[in-house]
Amino acid sequence: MQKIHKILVVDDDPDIVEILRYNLSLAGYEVKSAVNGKEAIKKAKLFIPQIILLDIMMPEMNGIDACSQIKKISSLSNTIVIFLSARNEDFTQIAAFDAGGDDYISKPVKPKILLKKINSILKRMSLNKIENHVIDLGEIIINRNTYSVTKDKKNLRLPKKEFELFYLLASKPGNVFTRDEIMGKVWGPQVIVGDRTIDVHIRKLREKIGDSYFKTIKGVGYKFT
Amino acid sequence: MQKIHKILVVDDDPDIVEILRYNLSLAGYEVKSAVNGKEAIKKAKLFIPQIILLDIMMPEMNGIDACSQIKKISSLSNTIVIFLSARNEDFTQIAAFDAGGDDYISKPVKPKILLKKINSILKRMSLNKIENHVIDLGEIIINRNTYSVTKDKKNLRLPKKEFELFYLLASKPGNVFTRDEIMGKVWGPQVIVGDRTIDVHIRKLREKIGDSYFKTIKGVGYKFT
DNA sequence: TGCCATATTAAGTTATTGTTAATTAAAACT
DNA sequence: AGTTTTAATTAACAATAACTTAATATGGCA
Repeated sequence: MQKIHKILVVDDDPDIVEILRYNLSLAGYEVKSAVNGKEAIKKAKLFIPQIILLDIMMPEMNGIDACSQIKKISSLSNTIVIFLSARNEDFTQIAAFDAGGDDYISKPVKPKILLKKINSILKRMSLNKIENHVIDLGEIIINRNTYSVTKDKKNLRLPKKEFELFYLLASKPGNVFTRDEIMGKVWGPQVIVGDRTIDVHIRKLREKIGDSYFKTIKGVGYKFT
Repeated sequence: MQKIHKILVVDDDPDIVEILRYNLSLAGYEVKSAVNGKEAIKKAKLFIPQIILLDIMMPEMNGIDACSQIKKISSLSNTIVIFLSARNEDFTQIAAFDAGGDDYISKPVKPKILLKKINSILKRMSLNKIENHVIDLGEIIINRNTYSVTKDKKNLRLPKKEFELFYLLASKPGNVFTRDEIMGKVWGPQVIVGDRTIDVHIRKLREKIGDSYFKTIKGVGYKFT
Protein backbone atom coordinates (compact mmCIF):
# COMPACT_ATOMS: atom_id res chain seq x y z
CA MET A 1 0.00 0.00 0.00
CA GLN A 2 2.07 2.86 -1.29
CA LYS A 3 0.29 5.95 -0.13
CA ILE A 4 1.05 9.17 -1.90
CA HIS A 5 1.85 11.78 0.67
CA LYS A 6 1.12 15.41 0.12
CA ILE A 7 3.50 18.23 0.95
CA LEU A 8 2.85 21.94 0.81
CA VAL A 9 5.94 24.06 0.27
CA VAL A 10 5.68 27.68 1.35
CA ASP A 11 8.39 30.17 0.46
CA ASP A 12 8.50 33.54 -1.27
CA ASP A 13 11.74 32.65 -3.00
CA PRO A 14 10.81 30.84 -6.23
CA ASP A 15 14.23 29.22 -6.46
CA ILE A 16 13.84 27.49 -3.15
CA VAL A 17 10.33 26.38 -4.01
CA GLU A 18 11.67 24.93 -7.24
CA ILE A 19 14.52 23.06 -5.59
CA LEU A 20 12.21 21.59 -3.02
CA ARG A 21 9.50 20.76 -5.49
CA TYR A 22 11.99 19.00 -7.71
CA ASN A 23 13.45 16.89 -4.97
CA LEU A 24 10.20 16.06 -3.28
CA SER A 25 8.44 15.19 -6.52
CA LEU A 26 11.32 12.95 -7.47
CA ALA A 27 10.92 11.18 -4.16
CA GLY A 28 7.30 10.48 -5.01
CA TYR A 29 5.48 13.14 -3.07
CA GLU A 30 2.62 15.22 -4.35
CA VAL A 31 3.75 18.82 -4.02
CA LYS A 32 1.92 22.10 -4.04
CA SER A 33 3.31 25.52 -3.14
CA ALA A 34 2.42 28.92 -1.80
CA VAL A 35 4.34 32.16 -1.62
CA ASN A 36 3.15 33.61 1.66
CA GLY A 37 1.29 32.78 4.82
CA LYS A 38 -2.11 33.84 3.62
CA GLU A 39 -1.92 31.74 0.52
CA ALA A 40 -0.50 28.88 2.53
CA ILE A 41 -3.54 28.74 4.80
CA LYS A 42 -5.92 28.87 1.87
CA LYS A 43 -4.15 26.10 -0.02
CA ALA A 44 -3.60 23.96 3.06
CA LYS A 45 -7.34 23.90 3.73
CA LEU A 46 -8.03 22.54 0.29
CA PHE A 47 -4.99 20.33 -0.15
CA ILE A 48 -4.85 18.83 3.35
CA PRO A 49 -1.18 17.92 3.16
CA GLN A 50 0.57 15.63 5.61
CA ILE A 51 3.44 18.06 5.83
CA ILE A 52 3.87 21.80 5.40
CA LEU A 53 7.35 23.17 4.84
CA LEU A 54 7.11 26.73 5.97
CA ASP A 55 9.49 29.62 5.49
CA ILE A 56 9.39 32.27 8.17
CA MET A 57 10.15 35.57 6.51
CA MET A 58 7.56 36.21 3.86
CA PRO A 59 5.44 39.15 2.70
CA GLU A 60 1.69 39.34 3.44
CA MET A 61 1.85 36.96 6.35
CA ASN A 62 4.91 35.45 7.94
CA GLY A 63 5.35 31.78 8.63
CA ILE A 64 4.91 31.96 12.36
CA ASP A 65 1.55 33.67 12.18
CA ALA A 66 0.51 31.30 9.44
CA CYS A 67 1.44 28.34 11.62
CA SER A 68 -0.60 29.65 14.51
CA GLN A 69 -3.61 29.88 12.24
CA ILE A 70 -3.04 26.50 10.67
CA LYS A 71 -2.83 24.78 14.02
CA LYS A 72 -6.30 26.00 14.81
CA ILE A 73 -7.83 24.34 11.77
CA SER A 74 -9.27 21.03 12.79
CA SER A 75 -9.05 19.44 9.38
CA LEU A 76 -5.30 20.00 9.59
CA SER A 77 -4.83 18.46 12.98
CA ASN A 78 -2.82 15.64 11.50
CA THR A 79 -0.60 17.95 9.50
CA ILE A 80 3.00 18.48 10.56
CA VAL A 81 4.54 21.92 10.18
CA ILE A 82 8.26 22.06 9.59
CA PHE A 83 9.82 25.49 9.58
CA LEU A 84 12.59 26.21 7.15
CA SER A 85 14.44 29.36 7.88
CA ALA A 86 17.69 31.21 7.55
CA ARG A 87 16.96 32.99 10.80
CA ASN A 88 18.78 30.95 13.35
CA GLU A 89 18.50 33.08 16.43
CA ASP A 90 17.24 31.18 19.42
CA PHE A 91 14.24 33.41 19.91
CA THR A 92 13.00 32.81 16.39
CA GLN A 93 13.25 29.09 16.83
CA ILE A 94 11.47 29.27 20.13
CA ALA A 95 8.74 31.41 18.63
CA ALA A 96 8.39 28.83 15.91
CA PHE A 97 7.77 26.05 18.38
CA ASP A 98 5.48 28.24 20.41
CA ALA A 99 3.38 28.79 17.32
CA GLY A 100 2.84 25.05 17.28
CA GLY A 101 5.56 24.15 14.79
CA ASP A 102 6.72 20.56 14.88
CA ASP A 103 10.25 21.07 13.71
CA TYR A 104 12.75 23.70 12.68
CA ILE A 105 15.37 23.26 10.00
CA SER A 106 18.02 25.84 9.25
CA LYS A 107 18.69 26.97 5.75
CA PRO A 108 20.46 26.14 3.60
CA VAL A 109 18.36 23.02 3.36
CA LYS A 110 20.07 19.85 2.28
CA PRO A 111 17.53 17.94 0.23
CA LYS A 112 18.83 14.50 1.13
CA ILE A 113 18.63 15.15 4.81
CA LEU A 114 15.26 16.83 4.51
CA LEU A 115 13.95 13.79 2.69
CA LYS A 116 15.21 11.50 5.42
CA LYS A 117 13.58 13.62 8.01
CA ILE A 118 10.28 13.74 6.22
CA ASN A 119 10.47 10.03 5.74
CA SER A 120 10.99 9.43 9.42
CA ILE A 121 8.13 11.72 10.37
CA LEU A 122 5.73 10.04 7.98
CA LYS A 123 6.83 6.62 9.17
CA ARG A 124 6.09 7.60 12.70
CA MET A 125 2.73 9.07 11.77
CA SER A 126 1.51 5.99 10.02
CA LEU A 127 2.81 3.78 12.78
CA ASN A 128 0.20 5.29 15.00
CA LYS A 129 -2.56 4.02 12.83
CA ILE A 130 -3.63 0.48 13.29
CA GLU A 131 -2.50 -1.23 10.15
CA ASN A 132 -3.37 -4.63 11.39
CA HIS A 133 -7.07 -5.12 11.29
CA VAL A 134 -6.93 -8.15 13.47
CA ILE A 135 -8.00 -8.29 17.06
CA ASP A 136 -6.51 -11.25 18.84
CA LEU A 137 -7.98 -11.98 22.22
CA GLY A 138 -6.69 -15.50 22.62
CA GLU A 139 -9.80 -17.58 22.43
CA ILE A 140 -11.41 -15.14 20.03
CA ILE A 141 -9.78 -13.73 16.93
CA ILE A 142 -11.52 -11.10 14.86
CA ASN A 143 -10.16 -10.53 11.43
CA ARG A 144 -11.33 -7.54 9.53
CA ASN A 145 -9.61 -8.42 6.35
CA THR A 146 -11.57 -11.62 6.00
CA TYR A 147 -14.60 -10.46 7.95
CA SER A 148 -14.42 -13.57 10.00
CA VAL A 149 -14.42 -14.48 13.65
CA THR A 150 -12.65 -17.47 15.07
CA LYS A 151 -13.76 -18.74 18.42
CA ASP A 152 -12.12 -21.75 20.04
CA LYS A 153 -10.55 -22.55 16.69
CA LYS A 154 -13.95 -22.69 15.05
CA ASN A 155 -14.73 -20.25 12.35
CA LEU A 156 -17.95 -18.34 12.20
CA ARG A 157 -19.23 -15.79 9.77
CA LEU A 158 -21.00 -12.70 10.94
CA PRO A 159 -23.09 -10.43 8.76
CA LYS A 160 -21.73 -6.99 8.17
CA LYS A 161 -23.47 -4.96 10.85
CA GLU A 162 -23.02 -7.62 13.46
CA PHE A 163 -19.38 -7.82 12.56
CA GLU A 164 -18.85 -4.08 12.72
CA LEU A 165 -20.55 -3.90 16.05
CA PHE A 166 -18.50 -6.76 17.41
CA TYR A 167 -15.32 -5.31 16.00
CA LEU A 168 -16.03 -1.98 17.62
CA LEU A 169 -16.78 -3.41 21.04
CA ALA A 170 -13.85 -5.79 20.94
CA SER A 171 -11.46 -3.04 19.89
CA LYS A 172 -11.44 -1.87 23.47
CA PRO A 173 -12.40 -4.70 25.76
CA GLY A 174 -13.86 -3.50 28.99
CA ASN A 175 -14.64 -0.13 27.56
CA VAL A 176 -18.20 1.05 27.51
CA PHE A 177 -19.58 2.28 24.22
CA THR A 178 -22.64 4.45 24.44
CA ARG A 179 -25.51 3.84 22.09
CA ASP A 180 -24.72 7.12 20.40
CA GLU A 181 -21.15 6.07 19.88
CA ILE A 182 -22.23 2.75 18.46
CA MET A 183 -24.77 4.40 16.22
CA GLY A 184 -22.19 6.82 14.94
CA LYS A 185 -19.47 4.29 14.32
CA VAL A 186 -21.38 1.30 13.06
CA TRP A 187 -24.21 2.99 11.25
CA GLY A 188 -22.52 6.23 10.33
CA PRO A 189 -23.33 9.79 11.32
CA GLN A 190 -26.19 10.19 8.85
CA VAL A 191 -28.15 7.04 9.35
CA ILE A 192 -30.91 7.00 11.88
CA VAL A 193 -32.34 3.68 12.89
CA GLY A 194 -34.83 2.68 15.51
CA ASP A 195 -34.05 2.28 19.14
CA ARG A 196 -34.24 -1.47 19.22
CA THR A 197 -31.92 -2.07 16.31
CA ILE A 198 -28.80 -2.12 18.41
CA ASP A 199 -30.39 -4.42 20.95
CA VAL A 200 -31.27 -6.93 18.32
CA HIS A 201 -27.76 -6.97 16.97
CA ILE A 202 -26.38 -7.37 20.44
CA ARG A 203 -28.77 -10.23 20.93
CA LYS A 204 -27.46 -11.97 17.82
CA LEU A 205 -23.91 -11.51 19.00
CA ARG A 206 -24.76 -12.94 22.38
CA GLU A 207 -26.32 -15.90 20.58
CA LYS A 208 -23.33 -16.51 18.37
CA ILE A 209 -20.37 -15.51 20.52
CA GLY A 210 -21.66 -16.15 23.99
CA ASP A 211 -23.93 -14.42 26.40
CA SER A 212 -21.36 -13.60 29.01
CA TYR A 213 -19.11 -11.55 26.78
CA PHE A 214 -21.52 -8.68 26.31
CA LYS A 215 -22.40 -6.59 29.27
CA THR A 216 -25.14 -4.02 29.36
CA ILE A 217 -24.58 -0.86 31.32
CA LYS A 218 -28.08 0.37 31.61
CA GLY A 219 -28.55 3.98 30.64
CA VAL A 220 -25.05 4.07 29.22
CA GLY A 221 -24.30 1.42 26.66
CA TYR A 222 -22.60 -1.91 26.11
CA LYS A 223 -19.19 -3.34 26.69
CA PHE A 224 -17.32 -6.44 25.69
CA THR A 225 -15.26 -8.34 28.20
CA MET B 1 -3.34 14.47 35.21
CA GLN B 2 0.24 15.64 34.78
CA LYS B 3 2.12 12.69 33.41
CA ILE B 4 5.82 12.49 34.08
CA HIS B 5 7.73 11.76 30.94
CA LYS B 6 10.94 9.78 30.98
CA ILE B 7 14.07 10.66 29.07
CA LEU B 8 17.24 8.64 28.70
CA VAL B 9 20.37 10.70 28.03
CA VAL B 10 23.24 8.84 26.42
CA ASP B 11 26.65 10.47 26.10
CA ASP B 12 30.18 9.54 27.12
CA ASP B 13 30.94 13.13 28.08
CA PRO B 14 29.85 13.55 31.69
CA ASP B 15 29.60 17.33 31.30
CA ILE B 16 27.04 17.06 28.56
CA VAL B 17 25.09 14.49 30.52
CA GLU B 18 25.08 16.85 33.47
CA ILE B 19 23.92 19.86 31.51
CA LEU B 20 21.12 17.89 29.92
CA ARG B 21 20.12 16.22 33.12
CA TYR B 22 19.97 19.55 34.87
CA ASN B 23 17.81 21.22 32.27
CA LEU B 24 15.51 18.30 31.68
CA SER B 25 15.01 17.64 35.37
CA LEU B 26 14.21 21.27 35.90
CA ALA B 27 11.59 21.02 33.21
CA GLY B 28 9.99 18.19 35.11
CA TYR B 29 11.23 15.15 33.27
CA GLU B 30 12.48 12.00 34.86
CA VAL B 31 16.01 11.54 33.59
CA LYS B 32 18.37 8.60 33.51
CA SER B 33 21.66 8.35 31.70
CA ALA B 34 24.09 5.96 30.05
CA VAL B 35 27.63 6.41 28.79
CA ASN B 36 27.66 4.18 25.73
CA GLY B 37 25.41 2.27 23.37
CA LYS B 38 25.54 -1.01 25.23
CA GLU B 39 24.52 0.54 28.49
CA ALA B 40 21.88 2.59 26.71
CA ILE B 41 20.14 -0.51 25.39
CA LYS B 42 20.22 -2.18 28.78
CA LYS B 43 18.81 0.84 30.58
CA ALA B 44 16.26 1.63 27.91
CA LYS B 45 14.75 -1.84 28.26
CA LEU B 46 14.19 -1.31 31.95
CA PHE B 47 13.38 2.38 31.95
CA ILE B 48 11.15 2.47 28.86
CA PRO B 49 11.63 6.18 28.26
CA GLN B 50 9.49 8.19 25.89
CA ILE B 51 12.61 9.81 24.47
CA ILE B 52 16.25 8.81 24.11
CA LEU B 53 18.82 11.50 23.48
CA LEU B 54 21.67 9.68 21.83
CA ASP B 55 25.21 10.78 21.15
CA ILE B 56 26.86 9.15 18.16
CA MET B 57 30.53 8.86 18.95
CA MET B 58 30.92 6.75 22.05
CA PRO B 59 33.16 3.89 23.17
CA GLU B 60 31.86 0.31 23.41
CA MET B 61 29.01 0.85 21.04
CA ASN B 62 28.27 3.94 18.99
CA GLY B 63 24.91 5.65 18.87
CA ILE B 64 23.95 4.52 15.41
CA ASP B 65 24.38 0.85 16.18
CA ALA B 66 22.61 1.33 19.47
CA CYS B 67 19.70 2.95 17.70
CA SER B 68 19.41 0.07 15.25
CA GLN B 69 19.19 -2.34 18.16
CA ILE B 70 16.76 -0.22 20.09
CA LYS B 71 14.39 0.07 17.17
CA LYS B 72 14.08 -3.70 17.12
CA ILE B 73 12.86 -3.89 20.69
CA SER B 74 9.11 -4.04 20.71
CA SER B 75 8.67 -2.62 24.18
CA LEU B 76 10.39 0.50 22.89
CA SER B 77 8.25 0.91 19.83
CA ASN B 78 6.81 4.11 21.21
CA THR B 79 10.18 5.56 22.11
CA ILE B 80 11.60 8.38 20.05
CA VAL B 81 15.33 8.51 19.38
CA ILE B 82 16.89 11.92 18.92
CA PHE B 83 20.52 11.99 17.92
CA LEU B 84 22.76 14.64 19.37
CA SER B 85 26.05 14.93 17.63
CA ALA B 86 28.91 17.22 16.74
CA ARG B 87 29.41 15.31 13.53
CA ASN B 88 27.54 17.29 11.01
CA GLU B 89 28.55 15.64 7.77
CA ASP B 90 25.63 14.70 5.59
CA PHE B 91 26.49 11.04 5.53
CA THR B 92 26.45 10.78 9.30
CA GLN B 93 23.04 12.40 9.49
CA ILE B 94 21.74 10.12 6.78
CA ALA B 95 23.14 7.10 8.56
CA ALA B 96 21.41 8.26 11.70
CA PHE B 97 18.03 8.37 10.00
CA ASP B 98 18.70 5.06 8.28
CA ALA B 99 19.30 3.52 11.67
CA GLY B 100 15.75 4.50 12.55
CA GLY B 101 16.51 7.74 14.33
CA ASP B 102 13.64 10.16 14.57
CA ASP B 103 15.60 13.37 14.67
CA TYR B 104 19.07 14.78 14.51
CA ILE B 105 20.27 17.78 16.44
CA SER B 106 23.71 19.29 16.00
CA LYS B 107 25.88 20.09 18.94
CA PRO B 108 26.31 22.37 20.66
CA VAL B 109 22.83 21.75 22.00
CA LYS B 110 20.83 24.72 23.12
CA PRO B 111 18.78 23.55 26.08
CA LYS B 112 15.88 25.90 25.50
CA ILE B 113 15.41 24.82 21.95
CA LEU B 114 15.87 21.18 22.84
CA LEU B 115 13.15 21.51 25.42
CA LYS B 116 10.79 23.08 22.93
CA LYS B 117 11.45 20.30 20.52
CA ILE B 118 10.91 17.59 23.10
CA ASN B 119 7.77 19.31 24.15
CA SER B 120 6.40 19.37 20.66
CA ILE B 121 7.23 15.70 20.12
CA LEU B 122 5.55 14.65 23.33
CA LYS B 123 2.53 16.77 22.58
CA ARG B 124 2.15 15.06 19.27
CA MET B 125 2.59 11.65 20.83
CA SER B 126 0.01 12.10 23.51
CA LEU B 127 -2.47 13.54 21.06
CA ASN B 128 -2.96 10.05 19.80
CA LYS B 129 -3.90 8.65 23.13
CA ILE B 130 -7.45 8.67 24.36
CA GLU B 131 -8.23 10.69 27.40
CA ASN B 132 -8.48 8.55 30.42
CA HIS B 133 -11.31 9.35 32.68
CA VAL B 134 -9.87 7.56 35.62
CA ILE B 135 -9.75 8.64 39.22
CA ASP B 136 -7.10 6.70 41.05
CA LEU B 137 -7.20 6.98 44.82
CA GLY B 138 -5.05 4.01 45.63
CA GLU B 139 -7.45 1.62 47.26
CA ILE B 140 -10.29 2.87 45.09
CA ILE B 141 -10.13 3.32 41.36
CA ILE B 142 -13.01 4.83 39.43
CA ASN B 143 -12.90 4.31 35.73
CA ARG B 144 -15.31 6.20 33.60
CA ASN B 145 -14.37 4.45 30.41
CA THR B 146 -15.39 1.10 31.77
CA TYR B 147 -17.98 2.44 34.16
CA SER B 148 -16.47 0.38 36.87
CA VAL B 149 -15.24 0.89 40.39
CA THR B 150 -12.44 -1.14 41.85
CA LYS B 151 -12.08 -1.31 45.58
CA ASP B 152 -9.33 -3.34 47.20
CA LYS B 153 -8.81 -5.07 43.87
CA LYS B 154 -12.41 -6.15 43.78
CA ASN B 155 -14.61 -4.92 41.04
CA LEU B 156 -18.04 -3.60 41.69
CA ARG B 157 -20.71 -2.33 39.38
CA LEU B 158 -22.70 0.77 40.12
CA PRO B 159 -25.85 1.88 38.31
CA LYS B 160 -25.57 5.06 36.29
CA LYS B 161 -26.75 7.66 38.77
CA GLU B 162 -24.84 6.13 41.63
CA PHE B 163 -21.76 6.04 39.49
CA GLU B 164 -22.11 9.64 38.38
CA LEU B 165 -22.64 10.78 41.92
CA PHE B 166 -19.64 8.85 43.13
CA TYR B 167 -17.55 10.11 40.27
CA LEU B 168 -18.48 13.67 41.08
CA LEU B 169 -17.74 13.42 44.78
CA ALA B 170 -14.48 11.54 44.24
CA SER B 171 -13.31 14.04 41.65
CA LYS B 172 -12.44 16.36 44.50
CA PRO B 173 -11.88 14.38 47.66
CA GLY B 174 -12.47 16.41 50.77
CA ASN B 175 -14.51 18.93 48.88
CA VAL B 176 -18.05 19.57 49.91
CA PHE B 177 -20.67 19.43 47.19
CA THR B 178 -23.92 21.15 47.93
CA ARG B 179 -27.16 19.43 47.10
CA ASP B 180 -27.77 21.99 44.38
CA GLU B 181 -24.41 21.27 42.85
CA ILE B 182 -25.06 17.55 42.92
CA MET B 183 -28.49 18.00 41.47
CA GLY B 184 -27.14 20.11 38.65
CA LYS B 185 -24.25 17.89 37.76
CA VAL B 186 -25.68 14.44 38.21
CA TRP B 187 -29.27 15.04 37.25
CA GLY B 188 -28.79 17.92 34.87
CA PRO B 189 -30.17 21.43 34.99
CA GLN B 190 -33.63 20.50 33.74
CA VAL B 191 -34.48 17.58 35.93
CA ILE B 192 -36.08 18.23 39.25
CA VAL B 193 -36.26 15.45 41.76
CA GLY B 194 -37.15 15.35 45.38
CA ASP B 195 -34.72 16.07 48.15
CA ARG B 196 -34.66 12.51 49.41
CA THR B 197 -33.45 11.15 46.12
CA ILE B 198 -29.91 12.24 46.76
CA ASP B 199 -29.98 10.78 50.25
CA VAL B 200 -31.02 7.45 48.90
CA HIS B 201 -28.24 7.39 46.39
CA ILE B 202 -25.73 8.37 49.04
CA ARG B 203 -27.09 5.56 51.14
CA LYS B 204 -26.46 3.05 48.37
CA LEU B 205 -22.94 4.32 47.93
CA ARG B 206 -22.28 4.01 51.64
CA GLU B 207 -23.58 0.47 51.41
CA LYS B 208 -21.39 -0.47 48.50
CA ILE B 209 -18.24 1.55 49.01
CA GLY B 210 -18.15 1.98 52.76
CA ASP B 211 -19.90 4.11 55.30
CA SER B 212 -16.88 6.08 56.38
CA TYR B 213 -16.05 7.52 52.99
CA PHE B 214 -19.10 9.74 52.73
CA LYS B 215 -19.47 12.57 55.16
CA THR B 216 -22.61 14.60 55.60
CA ILE B 217 -22.21 18.29 56.23
CA LYS B 218 -25.53 19.18 57.65
CA GLY B 219 -27.24 22.08 55.93
CA VAL B 220 -24.58 22.09 53.22
CA GLY B 221 -24.04 18.86 51.38
CA TYR B 222 -21.79 15.84 51.13
CA LYS B 223 -18.12 15.13 50.74
CA PHE B 224 -15.98 12.16 49.94
CA THR B 225 -12.83 11.48 51.90
C1' DT C 1 -36.78 19.24 74.50
C1' DG C 2 -38.31 20.19 70.12
C1' DC C 3 -37.27 21.45 65.59
C1' DC C 4 -35.23 20.49 61.30
C1' DA C 5 -32.23 18.23 58.24
C1' DT C 6 -30.90 13.79 57.04
C1' DA C 7 -31.47 8.35 57.14
C1' DT C 8 -33.72 4.44 56.13
C1' DT C 9 -36.73 1.12 54.21
C1' DA C 10 -39.84 -0.51 51.23
C1' DA C 11 -43.09 0.14 47.82
C1' DG C 12 -44.36 2.32 43.60
C1' DT C 13 -43.11 4.22 39.07
C1' DT C 14 -40.55 4.92 35.06
C1' DA C 15 -37.11 4.05 31.75
C1' DT C 16 -34.40 1.05 29.43
C1' DT C 17 -33.41 -3.14 27.48
C1' DG C 18 -34.63 -8.07 25.97
C1' DT C 19 -37.11 -11.01 23.04
C1' DT C 20 -39.69 -12.85 19.36
C1' DA C 21 -41.74 -12.51 15.20
C1' DA C 22 -43.04 -10.06 11.23
C1' DT C 23 -41.61 -6.84 7.61
C1' DT C 24 -38.57 -4.69 4.55
C1' DA C 25 -34.21 -4.34 2.14
C1' DA C 26 -30.33 -6.09 0.07
C1' DA C 27 -27.42 -9.78 -1.84
C1' DA C 28 -26.67 -13.86 -4.14
C1' DC C 29 -28.11 -17.07 -7.39
C1' DT C 30 -30.03 -19.08 -11.21
C1' DA D 1 -34.43 -10.14 -14.82
C1' DG D 2 -36.62 -12.93 -11.50
C1' DT D 3 -36.16 -15.86 -7.66
C1' DT D 4 -34.22 -17.28 -3.49
C1' DT D 5 -31.66 -16.46 0.38
C1' DT D 6 -29.79 -13.74 3.81
C1' DA D 7 -29.50 -9.62 6.49
C1' DA D 8 -31.36 -5.48 8.59
C1' DT D 9 -34.91 -3.10 10.66
C1' DT D 10 -39.11 -2.39 13.04
C1' DA D 11 -43.04 -3.43 15.96
C1' DA D 12 -45.20 -5.21 19.90
C1' DC D 13 -44.88 -6.78 24.15
C1' DA D 14 -42.39 -8.71 28.26
C1' DA D 15 -38.98 -8.38 31.67
C1' DT D 16 -36.05 -6.09 34.51
C1' DA D 17 -33.15 -2.87 36.47
C1' DA D 18 -32.87 1.68 38.00
C1' DC D 19 -34.85 5.52 39.94
C1' DT D 20 -38.04 8.17 42.77
C1' DT D 21 -41.04 8.92 46.35
C1' DA D 22 -43.61 8.27 50.50
C1' DA D 23 -43.73 7.27 55.14
C1' DT D 24 -41.38 6.97 59.08
C1' DA D 25 -37.27 6.97 61.98
C1' DT D 26 -33.13 9.01 63.65
C1' DG D 27 -29.97 12.28 65.23
C1' DG D 28 -27.68 16.72 65.76
C1' DC D 29 -28.07 21.17 67.49
C1' DA D 30 -30.17 25.57 69.26
